[in-house]
Amino acid sequence: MSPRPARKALNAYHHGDLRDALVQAALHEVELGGPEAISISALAKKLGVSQPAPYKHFADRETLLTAVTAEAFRQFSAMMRAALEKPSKQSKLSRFAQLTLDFGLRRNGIYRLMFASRTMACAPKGSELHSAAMETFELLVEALEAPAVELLRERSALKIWASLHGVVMLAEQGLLTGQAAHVSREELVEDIVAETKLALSVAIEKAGKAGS
Amino acid sequence: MSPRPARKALNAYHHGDLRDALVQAALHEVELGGPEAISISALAKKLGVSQPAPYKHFADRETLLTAVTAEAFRQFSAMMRAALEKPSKQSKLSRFAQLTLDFGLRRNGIYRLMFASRTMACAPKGSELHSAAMETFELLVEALEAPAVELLRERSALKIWASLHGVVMLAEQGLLTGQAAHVSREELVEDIVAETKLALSVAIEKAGKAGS
DNA sequence: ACCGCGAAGTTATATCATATTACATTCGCG
DNA sequence: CGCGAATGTAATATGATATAACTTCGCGGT
Repeated sequence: MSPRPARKALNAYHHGDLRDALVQAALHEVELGGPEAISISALAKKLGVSQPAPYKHFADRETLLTAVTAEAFRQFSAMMRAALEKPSKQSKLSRFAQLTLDFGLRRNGIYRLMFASRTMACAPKGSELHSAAMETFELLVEALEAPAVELLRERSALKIWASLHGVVMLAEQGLLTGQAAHVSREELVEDIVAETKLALSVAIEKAGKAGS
Repeated sequence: MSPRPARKALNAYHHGDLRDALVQAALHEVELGGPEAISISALAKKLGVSQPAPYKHFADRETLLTAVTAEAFRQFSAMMRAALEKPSKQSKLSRFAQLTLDFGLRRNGIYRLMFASRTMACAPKGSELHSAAMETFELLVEALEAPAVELLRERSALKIWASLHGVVMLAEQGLLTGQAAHVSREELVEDIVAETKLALSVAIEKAGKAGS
């Protein structure tokens, strides 16, 4: 998967690449049980090292969580970038939206770690984590494929970004399967995408008139 | 606040209304530190009872969390209902949106418990929790104040509901304060509201033409 | 009036996770 | 080669969840 710059296992005593192994194993745990499922000691046991070994690489649980979250953003970005590169009949924006929904439901534990945990709320502006998150957002702005002025693009991106998060969260909570179950999730997303595109083009036209 | 059927404190030995006191105290904790801040033993100490006492009322931590979440939904609904009742220059939908944003940011710990925790994801359909959540959603559908057919109203409600969640989450994570800081959160919300109203009226008109 | 059952609390204890301290091993560099 | 830094281990303190066995007290039936 991810190309680890790992020095290989050196011997029985030293693991060789415990830090990265911890992040990957944690990511695997989070996928099923969400952020609260991560246990330092459980990870240590699974990797065959002593319980306090992880503390040589991460000061505490929070620090590990932060690193795992950053890695999750990088994996998400890589997945999305690869998907958007190859040609398709659908628009990039549409694919971005559907893939986000898919990711949010299939790998909901990771999604919650990325977008609904305290970890993110505490990330300082210049941090590795914050940067990774911003880069993901940039992908969306690109996916808009509109020649709009910067502010308009970002505003549109924010709106669709927000809507997608909401749909994922509500779907996960079974609040989308109420009386409105007739509307499939995919349909709802396409609806949002179409509305966004329309609103953006209208805004661009208006801005053009005002400018000329 | 909520009309407790509480028997009053009986004596030094029996607390008298420990169950409700636990929920309220937990709600207070959650407000600051989010769901993970709830500690059974800390609550017990704060309320002056022994550490295992809470287990007489809640089987485990999860069960307590579920009850707290349900109470949070009830309080949210009550607050919103009261706010929507009194007359205002702004539309109900607009007030609903702004109040939701306000609640989501001011009382973010509780908001996360309600909309971004595993607790909700595990709520069975007929449960007290699920019902409380659905009732809140109904408030939004009412706030739309549109004579649309059921399906259209719900679809619009879902979209705005989703958007609001997204804005709250992104704002909390500092992902809204990027380059697009020019756009205030309130402005963004008004934008979403306006777009929703427009889209709904267009859809209604279209449906009307098709129907006649 | 009383008695006994069940609800609600208590103490004691098992288990497990986080985190720290002091010590051991190995890598890698001069 | 040998020493220091990095990395791992063992031992331990702290604190939380949860269970078991016992205690206290309100209350309802006779």
